[in-house]
Amino acid sequence: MRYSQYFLPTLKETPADAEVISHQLMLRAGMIRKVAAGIYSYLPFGLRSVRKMEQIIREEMNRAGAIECLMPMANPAELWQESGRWEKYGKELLRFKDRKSADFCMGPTHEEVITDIVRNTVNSYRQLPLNLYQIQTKFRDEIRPRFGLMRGREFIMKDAYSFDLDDAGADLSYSKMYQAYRNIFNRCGLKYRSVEADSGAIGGSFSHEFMVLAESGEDAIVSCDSCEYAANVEKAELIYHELETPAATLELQQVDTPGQKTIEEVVEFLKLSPQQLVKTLIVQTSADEVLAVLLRGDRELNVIKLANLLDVDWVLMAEDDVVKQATGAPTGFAGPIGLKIRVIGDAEVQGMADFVVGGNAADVHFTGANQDRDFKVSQFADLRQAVAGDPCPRCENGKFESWRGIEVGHIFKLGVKYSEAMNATVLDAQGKAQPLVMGCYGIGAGRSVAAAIEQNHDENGMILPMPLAPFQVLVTMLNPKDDEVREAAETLYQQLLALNVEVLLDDRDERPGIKFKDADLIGIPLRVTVGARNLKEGNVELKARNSGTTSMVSLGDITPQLQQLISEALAFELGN
RNA sequence: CGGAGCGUAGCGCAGCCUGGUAGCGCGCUUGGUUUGGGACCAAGAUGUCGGAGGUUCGAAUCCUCUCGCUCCGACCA
Repeated sequence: MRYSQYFLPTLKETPADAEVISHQLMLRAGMIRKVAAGIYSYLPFGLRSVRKMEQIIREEMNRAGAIECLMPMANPAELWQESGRWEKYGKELLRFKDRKSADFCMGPTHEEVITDIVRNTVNSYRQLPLNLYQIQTKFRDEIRPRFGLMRGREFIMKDAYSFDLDDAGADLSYSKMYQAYRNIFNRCGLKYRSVEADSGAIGGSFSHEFMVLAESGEDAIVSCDSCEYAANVEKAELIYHELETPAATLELQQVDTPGQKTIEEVVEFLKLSPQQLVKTLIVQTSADEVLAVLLRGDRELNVIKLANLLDVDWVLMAEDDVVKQATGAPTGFAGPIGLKIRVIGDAEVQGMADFVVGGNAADVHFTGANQDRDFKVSQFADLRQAVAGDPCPRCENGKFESWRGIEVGHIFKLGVKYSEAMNATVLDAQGKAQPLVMGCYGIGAGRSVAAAIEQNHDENGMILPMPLAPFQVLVTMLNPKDDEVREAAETLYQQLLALNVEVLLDDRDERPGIKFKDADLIGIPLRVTVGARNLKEGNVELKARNSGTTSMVSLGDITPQLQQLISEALAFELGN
């Protein structure tokens, strides 16, 4: 491709509404342009990267035995009503009517459509296992789209669905996908972790997320420093010990704490540490219960653990008026003493004595509070968010390390949730109808590219890993008006094209500075500079974008050297 | 949906408080000089000041409504 003929509109300045680096660089490097909030056009340069991601996904999915298909974006309401998600999915589901006023939605995911296909075509266990996937544009009307391609409303995703006769088969399908995902992200050259995750609204029994490690990631994850355990903090288990409650040594004493609502304020006011406080959170559940949860002052509640414990769909922090009604005090002064509602404690609280709690009245706290003596807790459980330093639940000596991650892939074992709702069954060997056991597996293609940039950039621009780079080599023709320079660069360009090297020739009539700045910005892995100065010695300059190392290479050696570097950068080993 | 902020040329911004008919830098066009890290000189083009309504002799500026965008939170494969 000749730059002069290409469409690569770079920006010198960072657009004001881009916050994270990948969004800024993708705009500046002419990869994407915004059309509306969370909705982007892919310009040619960006599309090349996304297509590469898709191709890697496709190859590894195919290798794992999955079969590509393509489902429609427009989904009729009936399928969604049948699964129950027409109601459940809420406003995130973009709905519209056709000319006959029939209800439709834009597919945010395709369990319904694929299950409909399979139930109508697969009747026998002999046709299993089956894994169908597509790479397609999804639409989710996110409450708050942000960060460019990181959280868009419309985005390109690979979604795969596996169908098996039984649990064992489904587990095998799942593990094949797990391995395929490892292959995919290994091939992309990304630093990532696969972590145990909560299965959330999609449902199902277990799931893993694939997290690209980056400071800007929206998810917090923990991993053990000595074994393989890694999990989203939403999911991360903590070892649950029955702790012996120490004997009380202090009398319960009421203290005035005027205006001291937050833990920080109370700690400061009473000259204590947060570990000597027990905070009382008032929560509401989808089952319409209001209850109190006790946590050590410096801990965070994990609402997913609580929802799972209570077996409810969701748990929310109670509104101020609900808190007032439950405790008789404004928010900030809740405490367990004298509460009429159910009180549940985080496991850690069981091992505490002589602590500070809210007084259930404005501007009042209690010191020297003790469980059993002053109030009763109906149940203890693992309810808090894991943090760095917590002991690993799976091994003896491990401690958690914490990371930020960008969720680029998520795999779920769904079980029979959709097949039962939509009556998708096959006959087993005994001639008995069995609901299909399903799995579903997603990868965000655009988000993966954004995550790669998030992880690989410097102050001058992006540093794309070779497998995702739009072009492999940039040949910079320094002065197109110099016949020798032009001819040498043209010859090299033609040679590389003939060898199927993906090469961009910067033949623009621009000053060198502009060409170098653009080269750094767009981050093509290998840059060959053809200029009069080095050409006198029969040399060109080779610069690696990632390391910044430069070397002089003779015209005769440059092509094989480039080929060598490219094949090294694309080499991958299938995981074990 | 709660909180905050922003909409003025393709991009980045000033002007608004104190109303008087729109400006700066980059980019773009033309000519010339330059050419190994975002050149220089000269001459140009580009705006329904997000939209609607109101106040006023007069509105980018003041008021009301509305739309869009960004950030924080809640939410979320």
